[in-house]
Amino acid sequence: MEKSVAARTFGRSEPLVKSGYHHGNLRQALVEASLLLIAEQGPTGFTLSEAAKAAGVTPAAVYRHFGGRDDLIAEVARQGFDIFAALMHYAYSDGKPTALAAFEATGRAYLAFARKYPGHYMAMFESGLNLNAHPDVALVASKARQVLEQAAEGLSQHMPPNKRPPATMFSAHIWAMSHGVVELFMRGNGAKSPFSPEDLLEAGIGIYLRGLGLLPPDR
Amino acid sequence: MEKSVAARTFGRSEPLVKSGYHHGNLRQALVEASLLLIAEQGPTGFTLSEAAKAAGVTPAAVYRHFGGRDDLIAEVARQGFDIFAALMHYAYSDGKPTALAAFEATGRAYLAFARKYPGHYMAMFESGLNLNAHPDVALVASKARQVLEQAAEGLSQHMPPNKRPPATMFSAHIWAMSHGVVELFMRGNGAKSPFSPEDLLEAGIGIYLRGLGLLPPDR
DNA sequence: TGTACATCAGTGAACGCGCGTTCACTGATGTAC
DNA sequence: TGTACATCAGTGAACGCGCGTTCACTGATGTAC
Repeated sequence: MEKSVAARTFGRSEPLVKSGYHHGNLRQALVEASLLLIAEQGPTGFTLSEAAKAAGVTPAAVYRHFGGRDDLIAEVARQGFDIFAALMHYAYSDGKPTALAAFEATGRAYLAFARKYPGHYMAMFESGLNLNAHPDVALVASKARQVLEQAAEGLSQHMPPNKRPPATMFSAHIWAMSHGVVELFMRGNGAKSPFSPEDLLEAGIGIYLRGLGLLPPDR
Repeated sequence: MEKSVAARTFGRSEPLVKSGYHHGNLRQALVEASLLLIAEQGPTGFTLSEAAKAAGVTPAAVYRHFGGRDDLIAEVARQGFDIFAALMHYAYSDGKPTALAAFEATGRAYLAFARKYPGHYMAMFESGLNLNAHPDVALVASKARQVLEQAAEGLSQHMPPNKRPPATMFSAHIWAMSHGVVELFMRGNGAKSPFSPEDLLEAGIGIYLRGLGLLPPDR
């Protein structure tokens, strides 16, 4: 049941294609092959067979590690939410001159994540994955969401209590704007903008925070 | 080449399924069948064959009217952008007590469109349609975008010229937030929010506009 | 240390399926005479 | 008004394809003795 350390180490260093009859780390290799395929062709174009082929393995072998195609995508998304949550957490707690700066860093981190982990991002948000059918993914996803809401909560302390909107609400606003910027202006569809997604989002968040009274009305 | 008025009228009143050997209005019937299928199963699940079947016709008949599956989706999207632009235009010019109110109405209209025309919306924004491959769709899409930018331009007049952000920019902000709200909080994925998408977006736009100095800092 | 054995991650062949697309055709419709 | 004909929107059979999934199997690996 327990693999030897050597076996695991060997598996780690053999990222995508197997060497002998046994692969050593096929499960993760399949996840990584899927990532590349999804990033290239979108979650629609992704197929179990291609992922298996890219990992140097027969399609049937996939079923030793996953329940099927859906399960494989779900695992990609799960790992994505995990990375996402960690990245957000890091961006928030590390950019800590002020709660405000930390919050802005969180917004930038969102875009950075979408750029750096396109396969994960697509599996998470564009694959039509039903979170209810994959409770383990839903769990990690809500953990990620909590990081965002915690950041919003921290920021909320700096507002006069009587006109504080709920933290969940403006966390949702920032999330929505970030996601919208990614979908509309960072994808390869024809919709062009004269601004980079990063500049666009930063300006947008700035204006929004000013609206909350957290930034001075003039610069 | 020119159909009789009677034939066209008959075709109009016979929306989805043909009566005789000739359909009369198969082209539009296919578009409408596709709309239902896309709304139900997402753009991924949509197939040319099912659309043909729903219209009461052999798959091969589709090729009398469209170049293929892609062309059919593109036409759905094109009609969507057309409706979208009209709706936005109407919302803007009709909600005209003030430029501000008109702009807010535009935001609400965005959500209303996504709710009322889910098949169109999905074909437009979630089908992975490449606008560059369909110049006619790109044209209507940019027309729709211009409506949004025109609304932003009108609003821009009410700001002191020295600290006016470009209209294209805050049009993009509102569009992004609207789109993000639709994708994250109006779809059947597990992500729940304690607020309705409509309330969420209205509050978000309000805060944003306050940040622009277009609303008083306090309510 | 060497041998027998259990484990189980892989193979490879096969399946049924529905897809998009093509092709020669057919039959309803409108028009010319 | 009636008939011959051109048009062209539909049929239906067929295709090749790649998909996800299953199954009995095989062979590499680690372990017990």
